[in-house]
Amino acid sequence: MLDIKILRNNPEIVKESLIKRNDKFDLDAFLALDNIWRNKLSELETLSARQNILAQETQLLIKDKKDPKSKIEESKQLKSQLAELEKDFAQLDIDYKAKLDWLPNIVHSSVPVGDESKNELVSQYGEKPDFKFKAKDHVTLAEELNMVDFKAGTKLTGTNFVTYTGDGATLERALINFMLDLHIKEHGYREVSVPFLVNSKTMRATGQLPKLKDDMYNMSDDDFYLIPTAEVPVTNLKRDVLLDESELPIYNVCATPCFRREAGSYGKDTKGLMRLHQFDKVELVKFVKPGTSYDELEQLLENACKVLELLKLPYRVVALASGDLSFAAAKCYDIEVYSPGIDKWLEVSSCSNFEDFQARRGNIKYKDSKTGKREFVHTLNGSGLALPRLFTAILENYQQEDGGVVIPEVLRGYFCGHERFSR
RNA sequence: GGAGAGGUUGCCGAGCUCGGUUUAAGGCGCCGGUCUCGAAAACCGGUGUGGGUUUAUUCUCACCGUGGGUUCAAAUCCCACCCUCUCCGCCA
Repeated sequence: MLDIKILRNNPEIVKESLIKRNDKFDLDAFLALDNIWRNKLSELETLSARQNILAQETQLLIKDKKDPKSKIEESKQLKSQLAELEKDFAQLDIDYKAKLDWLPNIVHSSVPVGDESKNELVSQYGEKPDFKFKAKDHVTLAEELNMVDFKAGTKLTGTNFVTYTGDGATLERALINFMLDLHIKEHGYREVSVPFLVNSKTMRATGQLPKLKDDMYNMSDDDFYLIPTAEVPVTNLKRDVLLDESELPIYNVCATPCFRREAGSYGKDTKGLMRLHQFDKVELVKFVKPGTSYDELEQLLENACKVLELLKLPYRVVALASGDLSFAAAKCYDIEVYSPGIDKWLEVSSCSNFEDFQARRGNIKYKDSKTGKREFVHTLNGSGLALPRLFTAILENYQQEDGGVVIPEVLRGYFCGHERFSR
């Protein structure tokens, strides 16, 4: 949610941002609606004020043992008038708020303008492996090493669900623990463990609703949704909370499964582990003071990159162009790990600054000691990292000519010191 | 799932029986002041949130878990729902 005052006073800023995003939100129509909304509101409030006065006057007349009949008559008339007006306004208000819900965040000035093709390479780390043999893809490797049972997932649930088996299951768990430990011990994050089902109010605060409704699994009987990312429950931990300034910044880390319907993406990069309906992810979430959020974003990005550096995997960082930004983000970096078997850069993290967009929706504030006022915090999050593609990159980067896979050094502690996955 | 108790403006907490000087008491916290070398304590004063309006002062509306209802008037009465706690049942 944007500050409505920005829309009213500086609509050109919002318009420019919408153009950058290639978003078709009709701002002029909304501002016209806003005008109507405000007029109706003051009309309603004028009558309410009169009604309040009449009630007071009635009370005084009764107290003085005088006849309040004429006041009561006027009030009764006003009441029916008010009821009608209230009904109209309630409908208008619903439309108004619903429209506002569809307005995306303002693009930060540092974001490259354009569609996906304008994404900018920010940095690159490591070298692509130089194999003296033909590299296999992760599907082949995982099946040969009995680390993933692709068919079992399909049998149990449906397409694009997988089952990790043996060393595969252990590798998943090892990666989760490795990343959690890193962020907790080295980067100062506090771990939280949250529900995987959340209600619609929670989904709305972080911006998944209304826009991404069709991308989520919904338990219609209970107004519950399966979380598409830990960002949702973790950010909402502070929903409707007035934070103490001394608590900030708050850094949270959380490992959860993520559930995504991926509606409409069938056939697109769906081979193997590339696009699953359920996958695990370690998520970093920050609540910070407004002035610091862009420095915090850079740090968050570094924290996520550290995982790949310790795993000795080649990666690059891309600054997303305005047209590629998600609904709630003002700025976002993607981290892409290189995977030689399929010869692709795989997105394993998106690190975003939402500024006060989510904080407004979720009413997350702190009392600022300088201004003495309640201010919205800024929220940020980034994957640190998503599992399946990381799993993929490990198999494909660490594969050997004999079909085995060397276990990255930093993970060997989770495998009793073993150095390889082999057949 | 059943029974009982409860949800009040940052926090605690009164008010609900009997609807109307409650624009929600009081305390804590916070801000300012007196005192002090400084601080603490004490004392004095101020201090809810959100919306609309206004250059500003102002004025005004809404908010006592949520949504309805009764009434000239609802924190207070009625209905439904949500949540919390205690006990019982069931259960990993």
